[in-house]
Amino acid sequence: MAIPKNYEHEYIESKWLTAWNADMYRFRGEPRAYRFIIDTPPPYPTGNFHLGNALNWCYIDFIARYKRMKGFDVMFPQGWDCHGLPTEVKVETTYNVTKNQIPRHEFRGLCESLTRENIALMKGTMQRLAFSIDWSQEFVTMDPTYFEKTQKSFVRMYRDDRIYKSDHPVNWCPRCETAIAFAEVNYDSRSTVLYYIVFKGCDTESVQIATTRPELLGACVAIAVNPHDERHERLIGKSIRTPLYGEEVPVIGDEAVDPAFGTGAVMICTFGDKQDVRWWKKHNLPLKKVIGKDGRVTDAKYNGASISEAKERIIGDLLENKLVTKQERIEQNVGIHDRCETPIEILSENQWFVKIDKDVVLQRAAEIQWVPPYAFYRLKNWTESVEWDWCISRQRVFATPIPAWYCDQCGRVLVADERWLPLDPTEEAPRNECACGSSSFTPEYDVLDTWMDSSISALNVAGWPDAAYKEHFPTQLRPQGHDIIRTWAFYSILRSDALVGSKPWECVVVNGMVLGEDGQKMSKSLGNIIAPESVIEQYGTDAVRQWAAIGGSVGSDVPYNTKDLTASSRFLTKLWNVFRFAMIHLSQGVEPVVYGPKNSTEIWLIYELASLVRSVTSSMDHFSFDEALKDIRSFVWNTLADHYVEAAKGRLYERDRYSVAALHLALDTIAKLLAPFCPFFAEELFSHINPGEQSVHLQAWPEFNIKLQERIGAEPEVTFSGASASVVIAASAAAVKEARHTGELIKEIISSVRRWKSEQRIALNARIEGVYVYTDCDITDGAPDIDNALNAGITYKRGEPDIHEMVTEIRPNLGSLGPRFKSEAKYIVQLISETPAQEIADQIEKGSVTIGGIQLEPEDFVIKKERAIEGVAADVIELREATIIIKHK
RNA sequence: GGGCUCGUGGUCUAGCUGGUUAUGACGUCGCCUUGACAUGGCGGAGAUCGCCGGUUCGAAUCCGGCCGAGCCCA
Repeated sequence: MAIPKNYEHEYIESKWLTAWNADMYRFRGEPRAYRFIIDTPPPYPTGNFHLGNALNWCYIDFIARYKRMKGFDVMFPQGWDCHGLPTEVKVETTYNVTKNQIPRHEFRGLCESLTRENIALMKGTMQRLAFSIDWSQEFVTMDPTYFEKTQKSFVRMYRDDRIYKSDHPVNWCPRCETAIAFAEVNYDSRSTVLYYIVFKGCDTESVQIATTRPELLGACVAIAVNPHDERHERLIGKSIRTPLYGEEVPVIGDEAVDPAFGTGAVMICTFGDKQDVRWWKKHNLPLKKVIGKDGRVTDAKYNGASISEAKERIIGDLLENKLVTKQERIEQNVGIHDRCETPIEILSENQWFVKIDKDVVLQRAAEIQWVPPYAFYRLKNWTESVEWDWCISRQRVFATPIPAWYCDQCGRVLVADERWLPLDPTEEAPRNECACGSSSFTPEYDVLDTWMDSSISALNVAGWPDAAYKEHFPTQLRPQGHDIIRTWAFYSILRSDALVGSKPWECVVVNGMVLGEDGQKMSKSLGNIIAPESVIEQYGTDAVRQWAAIGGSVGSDVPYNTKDLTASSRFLTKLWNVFRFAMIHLSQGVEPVVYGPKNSTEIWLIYELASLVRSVTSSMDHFSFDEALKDIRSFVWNTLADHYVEAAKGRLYERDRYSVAALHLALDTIAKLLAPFCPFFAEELFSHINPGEQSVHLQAWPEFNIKLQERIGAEPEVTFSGASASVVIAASAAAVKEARHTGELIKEIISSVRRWKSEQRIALNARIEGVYVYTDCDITDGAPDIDNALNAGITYKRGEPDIHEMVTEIRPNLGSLGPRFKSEAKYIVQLISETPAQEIADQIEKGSVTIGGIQLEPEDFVIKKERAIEGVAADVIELREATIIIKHK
């Protein structure tokens, strides 16, 4: 078979995409198999599977493919977290309607079809990236089969008193006109004006307060000052009249007031910020609403004005009355809605809440292995800062309906029976009548927070609520980004505990973010977004996947960079060439062999290979994909290509079956180790070297069983026919040790003389004569390899060459002196430096050294010698166990 | 203000259970077509390991402080 000269990623990748069978990745659900279930993130179907997603999914796929090869029954499902505002907005702009202008189910239908289109787009990219997803396990949260589970979880948690409905301050987005949870609030530093306003006292003098939100004047319910603030302490307990409104409010003392900010006196409004809520609760203050759900003012004075209009008008009125004494521009962090960036308001509304028990969440979180560990601290930090329960009701349409109604007669809430689900209360009436006997109901129009859907993904993939889920729960792995620790991870742990009393996963692997080539966060506004498709087109999927693996340790941010992609495709080119070279020899057949003590070069290679397998396996077990891939690359490039192939080339051309088998074993192992990272290349390589075998992705992960047999000529127990990973060496352990040693020496001799040739500007294939190798190791078996690789006439000799030896330098060995002499080591080092090197060398020769009356051992010194040749001019290359002399012509 | 990362040649990075000359890659400079590979081979230059202090015979590594960058949260 003719193998193309260049590796054409486009051709090879598309070839295998068509050839592969989706069943390869099917979760078998075999009862006794070792299961490995992945709670894959269900992404939001934006229609664009970006590079950040790609990084996360590459990690998942490395793990999934590795675990499968290790013999696990892997479930790699894929879901889609459909519900949410961006789709609603997209539909509204596309069809030029608002969600309230058309019937709910019709609006929902438009959202659903847009979502399906987007899913198809993203799925295409994911398939092109060769993720070994089991698509038979796909789930779509907007489908009734899924949201039935969401509703069931709601009903059960309501029944267990973990969900309640009540009036409580909530974060409110006036643009989206919906409540949101704290997890959806971001903070942004914005420039604003701090106004100093005079409040007249009722029964005392006036006071100036400082506020950035004069529009909330009508909601002012108290003035707070720090009790230790001498300027204001006498006001505590007195009453103050609010300007313009003329309401009488008390002055209270509270430690939380910062005397250094503004005037040291603040107005407490219902509600300007989270701190107002704390004070409102602590001091039992009344509630005054001035902001409506649409973000417009509701009080009599400025009714209907937007917040900014109201602010302007109030300041105007205050200025007219000369009640504003100072205006100061300041930077302030304001809470904004993470989806639309509109500043949020805190309104008191009747909403549904999930109770948060911080201790339970933390306890469950501590049972989970977090990779890297910092992810746990982030969750802990977030959990400890939680102050309110989780608001789960949203005033939207495209979301899971809350299965509840309100009795028109008595006002009771009727939550659906589990058996009625799935349902939409706006379209269906309850099947029971109310406890009061009435059967006239008003449906709940509110819907659930989308995190209510996705926070049961682990339960869903395990099969919940069918009792069989227990077989699969907790799942083994949650892979996710660090940006959603406070949401997805937090909510999932909370819900899993509430619903089934268990942690959702054994291990969480957190990925970092993908940065642009400039090191900045990848974002549309910075214009540094890279589409995965364009990278795939240029470099191929296998290169993109290598970039993901090698870009950094799991959890650290990975910048997109062309350098890594170039290096990745270069590596594939190099391996392609090694493979092409190998096929010249392998295509003529690989015979099973039993190695004997004389196959030193092969034995050396086999042990190098075994050590590679060991380190790659350990790296994979620790999710150190960068380490694993680096080790594979360096083995291919250095050990295999530069050292082994160069040494064995001559024998390969002579069809030496030992070297052919070793080369085959090496490539077979490389194909398998590389399979999780470069599924296409590995498959192509594997298919050529093991014709007729099934896919590399169905092979067992290499495991080296090197069997030593004393009896020479014994038949190999297993051959190198692809599926096997056992190597038989007919030699004693001592002989094998000796052979490895010799193999290492052969490698060193070849590379050092090649280097010498290069330095002497002698063509590498030019014949050289007059090379003498002095060594006490028996390398006669390797001699032909060396002669051939170097094209040299070499004379091998035992013992030391007859040349003059001179000690040029003796240095103290601190590694040995330090522990023994502690603080005196310095003094001894001084002594050694003052003693002539030759004098110490002579003493070392005799076995013991005494300097300044102190007894030292030979190992206390590091000796550097140089050899000068008398008579014949020659170059000397010193190796650890050999000396090479090359006579000048 | 709190939490978490991280500061190592021009750039990115390994080492960080303390041991003399600090790893590799990219870039750069020089030399070389060798029966798979010039997307290759060989070599050179380039780092006071952010700063200060402490522990120690010895610190890139351990401890404290400072400075700087990033992320998360208030």
